[in-house]
Amino acid sequence: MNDYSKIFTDFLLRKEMKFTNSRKIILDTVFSLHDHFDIETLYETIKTKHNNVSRATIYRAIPLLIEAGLLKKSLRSLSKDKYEHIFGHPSHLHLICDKCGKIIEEVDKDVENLLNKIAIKYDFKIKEVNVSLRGFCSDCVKVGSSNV
Amino acid sequence: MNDYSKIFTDFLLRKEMKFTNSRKIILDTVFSLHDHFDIETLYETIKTKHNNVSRATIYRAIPLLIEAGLLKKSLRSLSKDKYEHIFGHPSHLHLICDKCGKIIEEVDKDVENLLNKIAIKYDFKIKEVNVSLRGFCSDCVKVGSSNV
DNA sequence: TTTACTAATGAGAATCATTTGCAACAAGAA
DNA sequence: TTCTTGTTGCAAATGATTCTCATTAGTAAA
Repeated sequence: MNDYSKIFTDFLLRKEMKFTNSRKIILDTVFSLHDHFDIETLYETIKTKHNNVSRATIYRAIPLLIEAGLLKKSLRSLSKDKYEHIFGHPSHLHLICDKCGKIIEEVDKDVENLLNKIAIKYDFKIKEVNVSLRGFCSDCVKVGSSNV
Repeated sequence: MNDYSKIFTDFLLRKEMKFTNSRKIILDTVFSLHDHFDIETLYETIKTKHNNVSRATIYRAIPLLIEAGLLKKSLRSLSKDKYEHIFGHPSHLHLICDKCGKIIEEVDKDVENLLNKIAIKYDFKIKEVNVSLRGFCSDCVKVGSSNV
């Protein structure tokens, strides 16, 4: 059993929940997707592999994966929440191009440290950090961004 | 005419759009709300003052206010976008309590500078910055956050 | 000021992601 | 096997946001 399966089964055990086949399929598929994905993509990917898991079950599994520390709601684009799995991924911030949709990831320990300090100042327990810069990427800014 | 009305009328003029009564009411109400607000709150606030502006008109005005640089979509909580007007407000980050919904604001120039540097590194033109820490505030962390 | 043109509005229907209710199901305990 | 309880799939419900379209209201010209 791989690392993330172990984390998830332990988590479920603690919650007295079952590591069902549907949950296994969802977990494996989540970790097979290496980009930010939305629920519909996850659903379609599962369906393509001849598995059958309903959307409802997926929607119900997502909060579990998040609570288990395996998944993160990373950003929202085009009215959809996008997720990404966490697997030794360092936390990172996103530069999101509003024109072409490109997403650039950047790891910056300094930002991270500063944010942690702020949390400590307020006695705030961080569960999730989201940093995103929206605007135009180098390609799109050339084209002209005056009246989007 | 106050500052924000001037900015908005200039903006509308440039776009060859009209400074109608509905838009005036929306603008004034947006600037009367000094917290983060969602569309429903804005709608109810307008209705309470015996004005009548439909939800559709509000939804149509919001992107204009944003484009005019007067309003910012600042965060998303409980599946609703929350907005805040910009009126000499320095940019700031949010600490959002997932338990009680409290929102703490913090201004931090160091974070801001670091993010600007990252944008420069990628030749990225920032239109909007969003930094939010989600978790539990000092009050809620005491109560126990193990199984939310 | 009246006319005429067009953008803007209001009301409700439509959309679309997400959630929920419920009957059928499955896995483990007794 | 039978009982218990959590899980699932389906379809209906929800809720924020967008769209349609008939009507209204600014505004420029007459």
